[in-house]
Amino acid sequence: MCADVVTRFAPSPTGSLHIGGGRTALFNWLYARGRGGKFLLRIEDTDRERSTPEATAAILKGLTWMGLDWDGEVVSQFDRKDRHAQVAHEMLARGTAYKCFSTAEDIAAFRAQAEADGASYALFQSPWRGADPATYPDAPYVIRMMAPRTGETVIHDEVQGIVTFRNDQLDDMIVLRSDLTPTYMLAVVVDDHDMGVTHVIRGDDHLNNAARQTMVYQAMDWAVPVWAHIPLIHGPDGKKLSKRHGATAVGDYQAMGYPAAGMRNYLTRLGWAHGDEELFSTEQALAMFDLAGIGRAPARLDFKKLESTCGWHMARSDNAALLHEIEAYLDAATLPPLSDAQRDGLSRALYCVKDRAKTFPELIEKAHFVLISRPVVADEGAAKALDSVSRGILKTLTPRLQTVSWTKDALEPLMAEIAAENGIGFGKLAAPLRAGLAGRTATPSVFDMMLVIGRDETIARLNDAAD
RNA sequence: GGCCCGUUCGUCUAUCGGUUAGGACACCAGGUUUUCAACCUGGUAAGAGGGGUUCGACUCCCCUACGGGCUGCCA
Repeated sequence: MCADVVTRFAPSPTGSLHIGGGRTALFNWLYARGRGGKFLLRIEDTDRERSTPEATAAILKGLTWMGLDWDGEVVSQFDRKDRHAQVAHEMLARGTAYKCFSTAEDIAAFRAQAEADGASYALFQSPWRGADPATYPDAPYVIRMMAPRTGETVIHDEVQGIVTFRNDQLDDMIVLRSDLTPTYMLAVVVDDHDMGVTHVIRGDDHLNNAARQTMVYQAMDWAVPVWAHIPLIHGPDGKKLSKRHGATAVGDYQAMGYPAAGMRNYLTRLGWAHGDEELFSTEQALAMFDLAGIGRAPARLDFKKLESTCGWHMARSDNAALLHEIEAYLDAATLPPLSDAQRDGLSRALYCVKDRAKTFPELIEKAHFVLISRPVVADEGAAKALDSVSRGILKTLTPRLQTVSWTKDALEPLMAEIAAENGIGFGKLAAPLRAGLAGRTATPSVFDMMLVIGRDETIARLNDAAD
C-alpha cells in the first residue's frame, strides 16, 4: 500500500464530459498529485457504436479547462483489444473461464422458463459451464467467467467500508464477446492492472461491479487495487443529475463563466470535507485531500454556493491570469473577443471589479464602463438618469475636474462640494456621473471608474454625456 | 423481484457514545455606503420513523419508509 500512487480517470467517449465525471477526475487527480503519484487517462471506447472522436476531444478539453493534467499518453481501450482477448484466453487455460455457445434466444428462453417457474428474475446459468470440449459445436461463442457459486466476495472500500456480496448473486459474466472484443468488466481490470493503477476512485454506480471485477483479478492472480466508490452528484431536486436539470457538462459551466479555480474548489468540497474548511486554493486542496473525508451520501448541486465560491476565487485571482481566463471564456461562450483597447482598459479595471463579481459575465457587466466604445451612446437607463438631474451639473463638474489632483481622495470632496452647491444628495450626483461613464446598475464607485478611465478620457466622456 | 449503497438546518457538511449538535452557502433583520454590489453584526433553521444495546445515543445493531445504484455480447 505504500507504493507510489497511480490513479486514473476512465470515461467512455459517448458525450461531453459530465460534471460528475469531472469531479471523479478531480478526486483522482487530487489524490495522485497530492501524493506525488501519477494520474492517468484512459478512454473506454470499446463500444464502437457509441464512441466518437468528438466526444474524446470534448472530454480532453473539459479536463484541460479544469486544470487537470494527466501523465503519459491517453490510453485507448479499444487499441488494447488483442491484449484483452489474450487475457480471456489465459483465463480459459487456467480454467477460470469457459466457452459458452448459448445464443441470445437461449438466454431469453432461460429467463422465460424461470419466470414460468415462479421466479421473478433469475441469473442466467449457462449449460456450457463445465461442458466437455468434445461437445462444442462449430459456432460463435463468448467466453464467460467461471464465477464461484458459493462463498462470498468482499470489497474493502475506502469510502463504503466493507461490502460483502454473496457469490450466488453474481452470474458468469461474459468477458469476451463473440466478435472477440472484450466487455467492460474484463477490459477495466486488464487495463488497470497493466497500467499499474493502485487506487480506483470512481462513481458508486460501480460498487457492484467491483465484486465482479475482483473475481477477474482473482482469476488472474493479480493484486486487487484499493477501491474508493464515491457517491454520484444529484440535481437540486435530489434526483440523479440529468439533462433536465440544465447544465450537466463541464463545458456548460465554462460557457456560463465560472472560473476553473472556483469550480475545482466547489467540486472538491461537494461530497468531501476536511473539518470546516470551505474555501481553499488548489495547492491547499492538494495538501488536504484524502479518501477518508469523502461522504457516503449523494450530494446536490447548489449554484448559489458555486457562485459564492467562484466569487471568492475571482477576487483572489492574479489580474493577468484573470484576463487570460476572461478571454478564454469569451471564446468558449462564442462572444466577440476583446479589442486591444478593451483589453487594456479591462486590465486596469480588474482591481475594482474582480472582487464584486461571481462569474465572468457578471464581471464584464461591471466593467461595462471601460468596455463600451466611444462616443458613449447613453442607453435608456442612462438617459433617464441624466435627465433626472440637470445635465448642467456635468457641465460645471467637468471643467473643475481639470483643476483637482487626480486621486480618489481629492475627487471625493469636490463631488461633495458640487452636490452641495446644487442642493442635491451625493447619490443624485453620482447617477449622471455613472451614466456619463457608461456604468450600469452594478458598478464600481464613480471614483474608481474615473481613475480607471483616466483624466482626459473621463472628462471627454462626461462632456459627451452632457452635450 | 433479487442484491448493494445511502438518509444531520432549504443546500454542502462537522461530530468518529457524553457538545447549548459547530461551520459555510442561501434566507431574514440591522449596520456601513454616493447607487448596485461588496463588507460587518445578529437571527431563523437539522439528526426520516420505530424498536433495541448502553449509565448515556446523531454516532453501534435490527425493522420500516424514502432516495440511489447494479442486475446487458453498455460502460
